[in-house]
Amino acid sequence: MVSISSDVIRGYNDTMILFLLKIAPSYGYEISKSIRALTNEKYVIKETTLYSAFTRMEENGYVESFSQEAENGKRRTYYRITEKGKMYYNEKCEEWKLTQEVVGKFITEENNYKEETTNGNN
Amino acid sequence: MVSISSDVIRGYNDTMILFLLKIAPSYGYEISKSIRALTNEKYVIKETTLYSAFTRMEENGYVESFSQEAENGKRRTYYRITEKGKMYYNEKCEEWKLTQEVVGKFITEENNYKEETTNGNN
DNA sequence: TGACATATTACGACAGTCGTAGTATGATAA
DNA sequence: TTATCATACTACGACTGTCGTAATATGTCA
Repeated sequence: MVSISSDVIRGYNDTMILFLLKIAPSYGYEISKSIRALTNEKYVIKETTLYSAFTRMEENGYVESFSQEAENGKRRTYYRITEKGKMYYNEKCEEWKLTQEVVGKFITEENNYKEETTNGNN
Repeated sequence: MVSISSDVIRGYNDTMILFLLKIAPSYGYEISKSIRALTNEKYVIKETTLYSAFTRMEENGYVESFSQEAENGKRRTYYRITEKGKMYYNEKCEEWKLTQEVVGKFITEENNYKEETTNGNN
């Protein structure tokens, strides 16, 4: 069973979180569940990774936190995306396209086994 | 200008190197140039990253090194991919597909927000 | 009473990348 | 001659995002 290594995803956890915060402000536990749901359990973010991402992104000005009481009386720390965060998110989307292009050149497709024959030129 | 951050590529440097070693045994400097060329300078691997990847992959049994003299009399350390390395490479290709699928769910496509000079300057 | 989901924080280990620097050879240019 | 560049590689330590482990606390359901 193939699973996503943390090395691969490193640097894109922020992007995933920001994508969800663009829809609406949210908090740790909910973000975690949203990622699980959206990826059909294919990716489950670790709690510590998630909360340290919040801290880092707040320090960088990508998100802002605010405390709010839930119906059950529990206090939660919500996060909302900032303008800077939106810009950062857009940059990561661009970067992702480039990454796909670059890494794609080194990936072999099992099915359509495409062998580019180089006839000495190039 | 968008460029690929090291966090993104982390974990795929090995895959790129193995892809090239699958074609033919090679050595550091040549691999470096091949990556540059294949990506049209969009990705340039750092020397230290490259050589530490060789060391790590040899320890993991993904590559084997051998010393060989070049035409100019200089001695080079060549690396060739092992069977284990080939298997690892195939796994990474599978993983890459899954990663694209997962990360893709969090990426927003900007409509023709592409800024490209078509005037051939540059 | 206990298990479980919710909600968050603390702390240190790990590992891949990278900055910096150094070594050494051969070729080309001033 | 001297300098510079391309080639070819190694050493070492800093950085940073991820993760394992653990602790804390509340509400709900059985």
